[in-house]
Amino acid sequence: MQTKDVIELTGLDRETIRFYEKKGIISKPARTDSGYRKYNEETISQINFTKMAKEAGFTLSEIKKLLNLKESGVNCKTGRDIALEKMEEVDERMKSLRKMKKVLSKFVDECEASGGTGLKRKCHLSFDVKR
Amino acid sequence: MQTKDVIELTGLDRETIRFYEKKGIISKPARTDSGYRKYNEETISQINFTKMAKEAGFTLSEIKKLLNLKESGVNCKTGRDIALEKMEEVDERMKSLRKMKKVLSKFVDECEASGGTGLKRKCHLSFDVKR
DNA sequence: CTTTACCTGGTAGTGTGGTACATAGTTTAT
DNA sequence: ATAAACTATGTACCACACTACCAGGTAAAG
Repeated sequence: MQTKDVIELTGLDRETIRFYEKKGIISKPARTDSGYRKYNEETISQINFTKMAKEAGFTLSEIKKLLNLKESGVNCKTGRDIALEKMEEVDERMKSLRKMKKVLSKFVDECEASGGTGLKRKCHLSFDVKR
Repeated sequence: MQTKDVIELTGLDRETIRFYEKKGIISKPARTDSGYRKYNEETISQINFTKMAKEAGFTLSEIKKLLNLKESGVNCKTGRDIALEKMEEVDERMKSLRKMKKVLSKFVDECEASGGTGLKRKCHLSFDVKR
């Protein structure tokens, strides 16, 4: 599998794939005699994980650390603990999102209430964060 | 209310508060005769909203746009639509987080299964993203 | 009345996550 | 054989979100 196949399978562009290689997100691929990169399925799996974790709000260095649990000789307890820690972060982020949704939903409701059809009046609303 | 009170109430540092002012996240405060900034409760509310939205993964320019719905003469329909659009983004992000949690939880399970007590064996696990 | 805490504007630097060339070599299709 | 498509390395540049530092002015406490 060469670069163009990885581009096709992941939707990432050439430069980003190289950037991820430099950052250690994806493992260094084997090379052909002429120096072309030869990727395997593992790369695709690493990139897919990275995309998901990015969407979930994790940074590349956090992602690298998680991907490395699999490679480096980390013992199971450590690996498990890091994963559990990340799961707590996921929960925290979900809490923020639920709060955010509530505030937005309140805004929409008030908007509809104050505007009747919502077409004529201006908005005089606030995004208050309850404590 | 002066800068130090805002620092105390929000946990932001002086430079960040000034940065947010320059970016238009918080409205320009009134000034004393000597040029000191005089803040009010609105600033605190804007900063609290910003903190929440940042935790939820929104960028400062998105946050600015949302805060501006309240100020600028945007009509209700437009405001409501922008808020609804953001709510969809919130849902998307929650979906990613749930997926992420599932992958991590699978990792933890496999870790515990393969390691017995989880103390002796190494991890040979993967973060596969199911499609 | 001076020390300490606080404030001003301005500029420069940092880290993250890419993105865009420039220049050159390789493979494939016609 | 030659053009198109692909690949290589390296460097520079970008936006975002701060963060640090400077040289000084102001205000409150002892």
